[in-house]
Amino acid sequence: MARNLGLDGGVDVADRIRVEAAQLFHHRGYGMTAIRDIAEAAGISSSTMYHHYRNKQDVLFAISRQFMTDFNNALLPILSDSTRPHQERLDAAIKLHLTISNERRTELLTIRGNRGALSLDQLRTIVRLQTAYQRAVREVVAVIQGSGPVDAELITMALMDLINGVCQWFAPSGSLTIDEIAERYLRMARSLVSGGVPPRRATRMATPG
Amino acid sequence: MARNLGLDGGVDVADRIRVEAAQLFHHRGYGMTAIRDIAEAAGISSSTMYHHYRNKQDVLFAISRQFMTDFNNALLPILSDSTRPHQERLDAAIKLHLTISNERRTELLTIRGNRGALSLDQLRTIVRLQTAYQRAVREVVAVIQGSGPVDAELITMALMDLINGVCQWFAPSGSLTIDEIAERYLRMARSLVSGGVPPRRATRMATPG
DNA sequence: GTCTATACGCAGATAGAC
DNA sequence: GTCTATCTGCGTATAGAC
Repeated sequence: MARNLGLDGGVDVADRIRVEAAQLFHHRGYGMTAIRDIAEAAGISSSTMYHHYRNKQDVLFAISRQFMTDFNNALLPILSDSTRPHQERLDAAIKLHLTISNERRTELLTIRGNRGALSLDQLRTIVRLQTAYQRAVREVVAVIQGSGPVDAELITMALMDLINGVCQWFAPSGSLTIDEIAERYLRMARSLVSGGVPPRRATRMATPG
Repeated sequence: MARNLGLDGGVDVADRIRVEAAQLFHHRGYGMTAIRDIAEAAGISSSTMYHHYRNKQDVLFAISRQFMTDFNNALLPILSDSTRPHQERLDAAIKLHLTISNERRTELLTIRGNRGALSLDQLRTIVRLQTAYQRAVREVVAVIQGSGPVDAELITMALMDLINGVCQWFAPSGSLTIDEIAERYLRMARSLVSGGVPPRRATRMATPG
């Protein structure tokens, strides 16, 4: 209840530090961002930062864990929702994955670009979260195209790369909105999943009609 | 002829600096790599570095430009080789793209991860080189699936993301070699290109037989 | 919880001998 | 072209008042 819900966006100091740090880490890189820069951007003195985070590395870790946790909380339920067919789950996941990546682009790119600045322990935590998501995707992919584990793994990686790529080049000023891109990517993802499996037999025979 | 072609790998000092710097930039990030670290890794004193490069940023730029130039020199001729059908050109380009990305993984990841540390002028140069490649790919893609420029653009971006993703997770110790992965990725790339175009009409009718 | 002041090392970069 | 020595500022982090 001590949260400031005023014009600054309704965030407390620790939140504001994370938001500003993510911006700076993303644009300048972790190593080229000084704690003083973060403090200034957050409107506090540099020493105040140390009352909210142990050090600069801890800020990066907080940004990373926060995003990954939010992401998994949103996506894992969709992928394991046994009331829906698998293709529908995957479609919904891809759509939401693209949406979140776009909405929280700065955080995501910060994490991706500055992984190497985390301690091994911190990195393990982040990787664990990411692995949980990829495993969930892989299970759905495996059911959809019914291939062996190696192919499902490879196709999942390909799918992740495809989807994760978008937020690296997407510009709202471009000729397509994020929703239009999502629509086309859903189609590409489907053909990628069906095209990734070795042609033992014609796959399209599986759904007659 | 002043080049040392001995056991150190046949490289002169400037080359060695680039190689070692790429390693360090990749693993620690540009901002967290000290010039003294690079010098030590290259077996020289830190001040000697300044006789070969203007400053740290210049080293990063040299790494980036060298790679991009080599890459384009290898790939542009393939994509514009009018003696071969377009699908064959694209297949060959994808294959070589994957091979080079694997062979020169460190440099590539260094460039990708530390773009933000370049000056605007330097960045422009690198982006120009990258754009030249993407334009060449897009032209081939456009011919193959005969769609409008917007779709060709989007499919090209998807294709780039797909292929570029591999070197981020590929580990030689994994269950597939880079060639086995390339084989499967060629197949995925083909279905991605054909699946990316909106279903105005059945695309497969274009090549009867 | 926030500030001012400050410790202290390490960074990039240069001077000048050989 | 390479070195040793050095300058100077900026980096992280802490002390201690309010």
